[in-house]
Amino acid sequence: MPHGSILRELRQTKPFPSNREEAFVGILRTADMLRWRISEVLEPEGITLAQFNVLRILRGARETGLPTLEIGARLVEQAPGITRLIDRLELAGLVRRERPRADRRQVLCHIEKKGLALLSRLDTTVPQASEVLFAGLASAEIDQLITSLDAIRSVCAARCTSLRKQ
Amino acid sequence: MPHGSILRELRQTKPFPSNREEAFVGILRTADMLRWRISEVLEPEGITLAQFNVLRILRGARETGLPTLEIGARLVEQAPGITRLIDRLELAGLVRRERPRADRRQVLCHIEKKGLALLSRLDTTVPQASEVLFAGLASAEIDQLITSLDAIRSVCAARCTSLRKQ
DNA sequence: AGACAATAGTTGATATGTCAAGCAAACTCG
DNA sequence: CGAGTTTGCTTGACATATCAACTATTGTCT
Repeated sequence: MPHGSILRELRQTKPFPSNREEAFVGILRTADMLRWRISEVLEPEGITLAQFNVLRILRGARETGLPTLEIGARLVEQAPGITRLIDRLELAGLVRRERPRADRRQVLCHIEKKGLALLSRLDTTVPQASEVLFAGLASAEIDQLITSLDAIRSVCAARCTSLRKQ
Repeated sequence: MPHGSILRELRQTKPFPSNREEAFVGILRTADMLRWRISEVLEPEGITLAQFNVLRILRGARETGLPTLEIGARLVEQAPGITRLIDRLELAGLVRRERPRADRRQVLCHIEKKGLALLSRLDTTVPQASEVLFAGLASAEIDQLITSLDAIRSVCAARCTSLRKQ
């Protein structure tokens, strides 16, 4: 069966002018669905995907903590509104902020016990969800997928970096 | 070279627990970059990616026009705020709305000459951009990518449809 | 030391997305 | 026919994203 399921999904009849464009749309559409599915899992805990990612990043730096903008740089998806995102996490008691003496410009963020507890509740359900979603693909196929996406991002990054940092 | 570029990009050290999770993150991250790159191309025309997609959908139905919610259903990414999105397009003179006599509940949307002109200005630059971004991949690799993404979405859709329509 | 720039983050204005409730036209069925 | 339901869309309230200024601290250069 040739691919073409996107055409059906979008109820279009014209074929894509090139497979690059089809892949382009396919990536956006798949990401949207994945984001949607994972949000379903996160909803009971009352956090968004971006907040979840921030918490996981902070868990990875539990002892030292991380400055605000460093968190932003590590986020999967860009988040210029990182300050206010962390405002909400702090308000919810999941995160703590502190201004270190060494460099008083920066603000170190630490995950709180409450945040760790929340993450540990998700540690089984989130991987479970991605297991299910990728069930239709063989392991080698997933590896190939990862490699292809990496290649796209490396081209993209080469043309982006100069602009991203201004 | 084994994949692992995401780890570098996110400045993480721990490997992903499974390649499914790595693929998951890879898709979200790649989609974010693509969205960012394409927005750059659209910016000079003053429209967003969602608005661009709506215009293209309406161009595909030039003669008949389309009811508002039908446009929403065809969008690449979900857009519940379709009404206000079209409000802005109408305000910009790119789209026209009309309430047909046959079924006066629905609102038919048509693309205006100004909208068609805008799209035609993008008809070369947008495909060019995706050409560049996928330059690192062989055509067969792109086909494989499309197939894999289709497979993910088909699993996802099977579990989503029931919820999407409530 | 003092001027200037760079860094780290915050804030405000504005745009956009999201959710639930609401309204009116059309359908359904006793 | 007419009460109740469904469909198609809009609206309001609120959350979040985006962009451009702005503050405070530190680093750099003469």
